[in-house]
Amino acid sequence: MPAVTKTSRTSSRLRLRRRRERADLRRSEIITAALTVFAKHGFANTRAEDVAEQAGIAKGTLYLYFDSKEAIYEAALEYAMTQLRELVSERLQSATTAAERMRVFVGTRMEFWSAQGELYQMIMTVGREKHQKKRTAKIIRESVDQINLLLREGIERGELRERPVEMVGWAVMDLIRGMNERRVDGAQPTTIAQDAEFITGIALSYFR
Amino acid sequence: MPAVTKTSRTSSRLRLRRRRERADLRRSEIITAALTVFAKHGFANTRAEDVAEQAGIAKGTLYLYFDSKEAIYEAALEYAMTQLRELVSERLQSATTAAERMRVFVGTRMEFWSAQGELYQMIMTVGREKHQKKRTAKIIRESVDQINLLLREGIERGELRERPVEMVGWAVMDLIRGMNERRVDGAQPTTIAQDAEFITGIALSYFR
Amino acid sequence: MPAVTKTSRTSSRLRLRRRRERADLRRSEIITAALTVFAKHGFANTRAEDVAEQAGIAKGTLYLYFDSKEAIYEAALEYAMTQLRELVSERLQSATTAAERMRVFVGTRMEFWSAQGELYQMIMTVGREKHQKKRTAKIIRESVDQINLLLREGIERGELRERPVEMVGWAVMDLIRGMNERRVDGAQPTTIAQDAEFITGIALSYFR
Amino acid sequence: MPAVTKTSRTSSRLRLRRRRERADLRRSEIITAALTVFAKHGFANTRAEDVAEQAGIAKGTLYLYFDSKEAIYEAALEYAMTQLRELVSERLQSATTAAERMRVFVGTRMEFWSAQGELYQMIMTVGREKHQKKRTAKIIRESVDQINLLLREGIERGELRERPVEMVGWAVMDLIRGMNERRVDGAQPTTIAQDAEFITGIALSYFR
DNA sequence: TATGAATGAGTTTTCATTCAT
DNA sequence: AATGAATGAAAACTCATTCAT
Repeated sequence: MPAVTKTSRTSSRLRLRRRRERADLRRSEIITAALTVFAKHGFANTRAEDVAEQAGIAKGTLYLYFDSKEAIYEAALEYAMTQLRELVSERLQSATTAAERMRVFVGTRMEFWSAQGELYQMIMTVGREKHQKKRTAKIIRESVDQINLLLREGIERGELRERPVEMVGWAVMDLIRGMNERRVDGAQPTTIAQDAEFITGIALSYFR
Repeated sequence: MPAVTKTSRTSSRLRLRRRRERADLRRSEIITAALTVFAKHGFANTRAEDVAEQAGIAKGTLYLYFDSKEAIYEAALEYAMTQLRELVSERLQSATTAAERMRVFVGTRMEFWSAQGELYQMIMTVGREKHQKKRTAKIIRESVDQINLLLREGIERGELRERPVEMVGWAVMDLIRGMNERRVDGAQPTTIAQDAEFITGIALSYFR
Repeated sequence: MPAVTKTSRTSSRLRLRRRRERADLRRSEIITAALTVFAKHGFANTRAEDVAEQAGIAKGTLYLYFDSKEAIYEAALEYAMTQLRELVSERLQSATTAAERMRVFVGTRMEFWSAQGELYQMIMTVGREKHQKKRTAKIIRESVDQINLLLREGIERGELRERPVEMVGWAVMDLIRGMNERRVDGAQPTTIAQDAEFITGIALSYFR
Repeated sequence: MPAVTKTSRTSSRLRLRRRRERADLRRSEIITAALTVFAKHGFANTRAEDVAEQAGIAKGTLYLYFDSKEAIYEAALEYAMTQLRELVSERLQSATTAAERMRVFVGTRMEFWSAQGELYQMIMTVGREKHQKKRTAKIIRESVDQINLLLREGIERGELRERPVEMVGWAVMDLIRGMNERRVDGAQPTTIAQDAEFITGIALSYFR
């Protein structure tokens, strides 16, 4: 019965794919929910059940998709960072001068976090807890390196004066973080473009 | 029996005062202990018993001096901030120009937190939790105002060019925070003086 | 439409019978699987899903054939005991003297459990839990009665001396159990035949 | 103030001792309670809270005295086995011939378990669970060795005929276990003395 | 009929807080 | 005032059972 067999095979494959898609959907629903509630109350003050409630599912269902509360956090982080990386590298393609590139880099990050403000808060609280510190540090380090690279390219191209780059990289990240936080709290009255301009100005003034 | 009455009154007042002094002593011992252990493991991961142990007293004794674990945190924060305020205002008295004053302001804060690094960590983690956010925000706001005042005085005295001051205040606080964190983590290779110079330079370059 | 009716009746009966056969098959597949996994990890430490997996079906399917995990256990027990009963009575037919019959009885039981070692373990753990105790006790009681009967026949036939029989019946069961357990654990260095001989010898020595 | 110091030291020592005594008392209360309820429903089917309830304390209090539910079980086992060992070795001192010694050994064990029937049940259920098997096996092995020693001494003294001893040791333990179980269940109509006599008779008949 | 995703009651353990001593 | 034993609410996680597909 080759025909029958083939049909059944095909349909079982189809079912499998659909199942996987559903599972992926659920996972991302849970991640989204987690971002919301972790951010609202912090990681430690959020019960696994709160995440489930926010996702509109039962407590137990969480554990069908993740091994632990911690694993949910990690997945959420991973998810957001991948998105951010992609967004930044995409936007940077259309920028050439160091100043432009810096503006794009800073502005994109601010937009992203502004849209995902809660996630940002979550990283800022959870990421400071002992067992997550390394992971968070690595993520930030990566961004600093990107800024430094951007500056060094500017120096090589003669756009910027020869000066040590390292501290400026960190400073830019510090400023982005602060502004993000205030924006999330509704305490930043300026626009993202203004902030990006401000930070870029400050950073590049160092190289004049 | 007036004589007796008087004597007894006096001695009872004396006893009362001594009692209060003893109580204040105990309170500050607990606060010191709390700063140490909260900072080492964060607020949520520290048990009330850990605080008691560090203070060399029994668990139950904590509750004779504070209403709750939370109250201990608040007292610790209050205490540290008062100390910082006093230190900064004392040091500022010997500084006159805006640049000097900024250097002193930044440097003093960095020294203070560097000596109390753990406390700083604590504020950074606990302070971001919802129910503490307002309190933390107020504390930071206060510092920003101080920087802004300092800058405006510089403008009035003609040392700095007329420019909006607000964003720079926040920026300075953001930079101080970042450097503090990295220093606590052992990730800041520069000296406090260098950092203070760097921040001051960046901030004042905005007014040239 | 009698013809049609008849045809349809017949075919529906046929279908019904086939359905029942299929259901019985499934039930016994599940039982077999249950014996394997319950025995390997005990009743409490085995999840319904483990049984399903072993049976190569889905979790939910279990509940089409059994009301509960407990019901599966009971069915498995019933099944095994029926098998054992049949095996023993078959083998006993070729044995005549009390000694022979005892040897066969003991030996057959040991062989059976040895082949189904895991099941034996399961009964020994699960069967001791309160709600299963009565059932297990009844099963053992049945065996004891069989031994006692066997002994009384020996007495009647003059092969054995007149002595009370009851305690020996229990003793034989106790000894079988112990040796079974040790064999399952790999701690019994002797053969089944030797064990059967040992137990028979001890039991019958009581009647000399 | 040596006198004062001394007094205070003494009283603090006293307090310490009393505290330890109280703690020991609590521990044994918990152990007793655990024996009761574990035995009644088995280890897996008993919630930690049931133990606490039986002991007349709160759930959390358990964990002041034991690290885990499992630790309670182990302590209970340890406790009982120590008691049994002591009791048996004490009673054996007054017995000389192999027959007497066997009777004492068997009888003492039966008395002990009969008084602590629930504990016995517990060991029989919990002890068969995978992760406890080794511990239980070791305990039984110890007893078998004792019986074997007892028999070998009898052989050496010429009271018993030279025969292999090992299987009899196990058999005696099997018989004791069975009778114990039935007595706990109220299904053993004979007295302990009668049972001990029966087992001794059977065991020694092997050496005639 | 068969599936397996979803459920939520139930389990162990922790720890802030109380209170008898 | 000081203690620390006791409490019980709360949290993470498991799994027998149900039910939409």
